[in-house]
Amino acid sequence: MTQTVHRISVDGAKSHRVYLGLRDEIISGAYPPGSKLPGELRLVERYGVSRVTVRRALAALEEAGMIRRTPGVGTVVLDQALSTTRITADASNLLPNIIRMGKDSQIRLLAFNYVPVAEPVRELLGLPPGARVQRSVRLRLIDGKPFSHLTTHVPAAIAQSYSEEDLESTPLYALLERSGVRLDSATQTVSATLATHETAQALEVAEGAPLISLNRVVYDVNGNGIEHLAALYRPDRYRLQINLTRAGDGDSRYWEHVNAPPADRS
Amino acid sequence: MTQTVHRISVDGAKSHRVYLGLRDEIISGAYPPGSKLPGELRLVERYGVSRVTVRRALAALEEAGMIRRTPGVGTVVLDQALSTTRITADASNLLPNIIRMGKDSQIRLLAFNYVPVAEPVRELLGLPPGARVQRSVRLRLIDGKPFSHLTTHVPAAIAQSYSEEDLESTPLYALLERSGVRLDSATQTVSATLATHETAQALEVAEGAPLISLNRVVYDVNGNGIEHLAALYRPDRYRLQINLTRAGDGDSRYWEHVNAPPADRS
DNA sequence: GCGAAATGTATCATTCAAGATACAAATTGG
DNA sequence: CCAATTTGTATCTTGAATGATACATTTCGC
Repeated sequence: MTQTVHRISVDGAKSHRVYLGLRDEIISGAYPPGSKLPGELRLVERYGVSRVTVRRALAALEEAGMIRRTPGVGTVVLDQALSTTRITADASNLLPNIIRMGKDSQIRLLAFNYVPVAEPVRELLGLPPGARVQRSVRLRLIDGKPFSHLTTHVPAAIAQSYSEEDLESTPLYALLERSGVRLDSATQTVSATLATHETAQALEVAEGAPLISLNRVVYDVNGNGIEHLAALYRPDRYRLQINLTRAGDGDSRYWEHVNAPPADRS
Repeated sequence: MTQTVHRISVDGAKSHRVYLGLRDEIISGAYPPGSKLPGELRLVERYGVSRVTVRRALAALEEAGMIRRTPGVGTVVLDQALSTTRITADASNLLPNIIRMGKDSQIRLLAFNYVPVAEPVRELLGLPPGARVQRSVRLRLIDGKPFSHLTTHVPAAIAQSYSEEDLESTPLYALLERSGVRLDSATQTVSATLATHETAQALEVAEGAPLISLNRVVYDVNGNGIEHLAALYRPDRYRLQINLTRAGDGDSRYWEHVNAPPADRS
């Protein structure tokens, strides 16, 4: 038999979903460290899959160092299960904080080039058809572990002010403001997608794993589009936090954003 | 070292991902209505799958009424591709607005019962071990189409103030404030997961489809936990929007939330 | 009208996750 | 020690998804 190994990827499968499901539950605290997971037969019922499949999922969790399985006893959640650093960022101060907080924050520039602008980005940035933009794809790592995949588009004229090297060391917003751009407002949209072949590889997850998808458009004081960002985050290493207060009175009560959140726990 | 290699069996796997990928691109505007998608052979390259698989994805898109395929011509994005209502909600005024905006908003109560509180919820709400909570699972539909799946936990004592019927017709926060609870603050966390068997069925998506996951804990003025919400949203029918302004001056510049966003489009 | 390019159709082989089943081995509690 | 419960191991079957290949059909531009 030929060692067929060129494309070994943990494809999403039922077992993979059971794996992700259990991992989610452990991470989110449903099964705190030290507690026992339900028996394999219980899991068979709960997930509606065969025992073989459940065992595959458990094997993956074991290999990931999150559980210990003992014959005759059961499956126990280990302490280190939660040890994986998970960044909790407030929706407002995304990028700057991360850099500061990261013990070992690192940026890897995957692509840097000038291309004609694609339609949706063009419209959002308010550029004329055929305009050129500077496109960059960056990967953010902490302690060598990738957690975000950023694709940015900046109008060519503005992108002139910084070089490829600048981008590898300095936050984009700092670069922009340094060169006189006066940022004013931004709109973000948060959603969810699946990892494609490429993004999966970059972020070191399985193809088809869930990712947080964040799109942002930044405008300057004149209303010109300055940056279009399409970010993908690993949900197990990143979470977006939003703090709210109840405001208003009488009939019109609503939730108001809290801008300076207390530092996060966990 | 055994590299776990999994495969898929539900719903088409690779083809389903190609389908979701293309649909995402269409919805997000990469291929505006009227434009042509890349040829099947191009897609084969881009996604690294066989033509059979690409065609399966295209067939699904066609059945969904998003594209028209013509022999000899190619594949065109139809106008109605974007017609599916997609709700854009600001992070602050989530629930109230949706109800108001929905032409045909509907709530389906899937479960309503009292259970002993589970660990992670217990801790977040600050309840003593063994406390009982009222658990409800609701499905939100607009025009008969499900778009969110809400699981809430409310301390039993507080939940006394409203009935099962109340919950089917009135927003939870209105019920709570009506009965004298003084809501004060909330913390939300946004992430991404995959649809499980149950949630997939309720939201009418394929098992393993990506979902936006939002967790919220609401506290009253005394700091007591009032509600724990675990919400799942279909990313194709829902998006979370956050508006920011650049504030501060000199060295300390940061993004600040805008609280009253202009009404949404699309 | 011809050829390039696109989608449509058909068939076959391969791979491997998933399920079913049976039994072994380890632990715990009474 | 025994019975119940739990995880570990092994084997076989099967079905779905994927990929490879070949050829047909339609459209469009030259």
